[in-house]
Amino acid sequence: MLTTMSTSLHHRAVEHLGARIVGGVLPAGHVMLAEQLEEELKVSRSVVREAVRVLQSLGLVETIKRVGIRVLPAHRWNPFDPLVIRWRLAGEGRGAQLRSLAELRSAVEPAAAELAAQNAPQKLRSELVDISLAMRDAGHAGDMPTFLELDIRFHALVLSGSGNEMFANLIGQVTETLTGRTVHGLMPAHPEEAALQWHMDVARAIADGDGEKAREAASNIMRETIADLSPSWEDQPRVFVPVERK
Amino acid sequence: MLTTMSTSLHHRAVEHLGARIVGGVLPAGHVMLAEQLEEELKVSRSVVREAVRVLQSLGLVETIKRVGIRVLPAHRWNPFDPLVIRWRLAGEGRGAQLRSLAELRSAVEPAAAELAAQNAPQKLRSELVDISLAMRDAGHAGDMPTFLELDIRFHALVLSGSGNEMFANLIGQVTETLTGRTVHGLMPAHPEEAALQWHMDVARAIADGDGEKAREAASNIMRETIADLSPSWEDQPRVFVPVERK
DNA sequence: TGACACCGATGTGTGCTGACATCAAAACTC
DNA sequence: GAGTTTTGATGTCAGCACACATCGGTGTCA
Repeated sequence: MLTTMSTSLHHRAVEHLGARIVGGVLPAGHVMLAEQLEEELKVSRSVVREAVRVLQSLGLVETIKRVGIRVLPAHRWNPFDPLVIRWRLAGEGRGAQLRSLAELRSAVEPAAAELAAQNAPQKLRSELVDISLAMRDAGHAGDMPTFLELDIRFHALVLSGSGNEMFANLIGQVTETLTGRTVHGLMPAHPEEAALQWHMDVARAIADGDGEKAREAASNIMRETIADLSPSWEDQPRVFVPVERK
Repeated sequence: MLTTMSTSLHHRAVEHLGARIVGGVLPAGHVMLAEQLEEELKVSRSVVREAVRVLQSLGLVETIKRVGIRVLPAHRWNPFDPLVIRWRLAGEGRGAQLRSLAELRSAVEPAAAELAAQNAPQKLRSELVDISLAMRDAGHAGDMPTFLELDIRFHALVLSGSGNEMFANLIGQVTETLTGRTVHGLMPAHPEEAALQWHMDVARAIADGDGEKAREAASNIMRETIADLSPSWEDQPRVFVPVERK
């Protein structure tokens, strides 16, 4: 009936609903009917049902017989799912999401650096040293695009080198944070000299297998990162997830 | 046509396929056809398609026109999804999964304790102190079931009290780790006196708003936990996720 | 007369099916 | 070998039957 389109109907439906739920347009408790969604999205039941099933697996909605499709409260969402994170970053939850990610990075990256010093393959260690030196040069030259690119790869290598697949999976989120910092002008024109040194320290320590030192240097980087980013989530209220008693 | 059943067909299909993929029965690159899955699971196209869509959102499979449904390599799976974690814990990836979770906990819990000391609501702080005392009593009495229950609630409260929803979301995984430790006999008959003291230290420090001290004490707990659990993942090879160049 | 239990109507999610559209791999033609 | 056609898989649609939670009416008993 319709002509060709770039993204599939399924993808569009998931995107449409997910963004509106996470974005706060559809509040928790809001009930939708499958039939109503068909009309709204101009798609058939299969598409709606498959999309709802995906959103259900993300914890965004639940389906109840005789009631409909109900939007779940935010604390039921899977905060580690890339889709949920993307929707939150695009909507009003942006500040809180950035803070969560920054705090997670602060916890994980030092641990990852320590593990990388113990476990990373040799090739990765030497590349890390090279990149830290290139970051210093790009930083001194004020070449921020190159610096950003190197920075992203640096942190990705540390996470990957930990040999922990959960840490490695955070690469995407870290990339988001790093690009966001530059895009939103929370980055100084020239990187701090200390930050450049800390990156070199991390690389050196990992190359030398000195886990303790790698963790320390990574902690320094994260402290500085938090300091740079914190203005973007000022006054964001914290949410305390209830602990359900069993 | 069919009679009633306890779990939905959709749920069964997701479970069946997910467990077999994560469990390694269906290796990466293996291609299935939707029609073939209908026969295998004795369900209709709708059920198969909705299940495949969910698995797709977990990164377990991809669908390619003219080819079929292809199993993706493990590094594409979402390692934070509760379903994936459960399947890994049930299958041959159990050791590696436990190590990943333990390392993640080691990184996150000290950070969560520090944040809780800064942000947690008063009520949560005092409950934490109460629980740490009850843990000491149960520990001295050798009442391990009660101790486990209190231990779980203790760590859940710390994660929740951090006010970081990503940390709070790890409650389920931590619970899994704690119960696993007792069930698999990796727990001493009486908890170590030092461990009991550390739990009280964490609670006290959070109650006093001393983030530094809370982090330190939580680190001690995690060091001990790792020492207790590490036998269960000895000789598990580490996997280094490739960092794709953009 | 009023309170309560029962029970059937109703509507909505669940599941099944046949048909057609779409698109990319593979086979074919020149 | 390049371009075209065929083919076979997923994508999408629409209609139907069924299970079942909810609601409201009806009957019974106090």
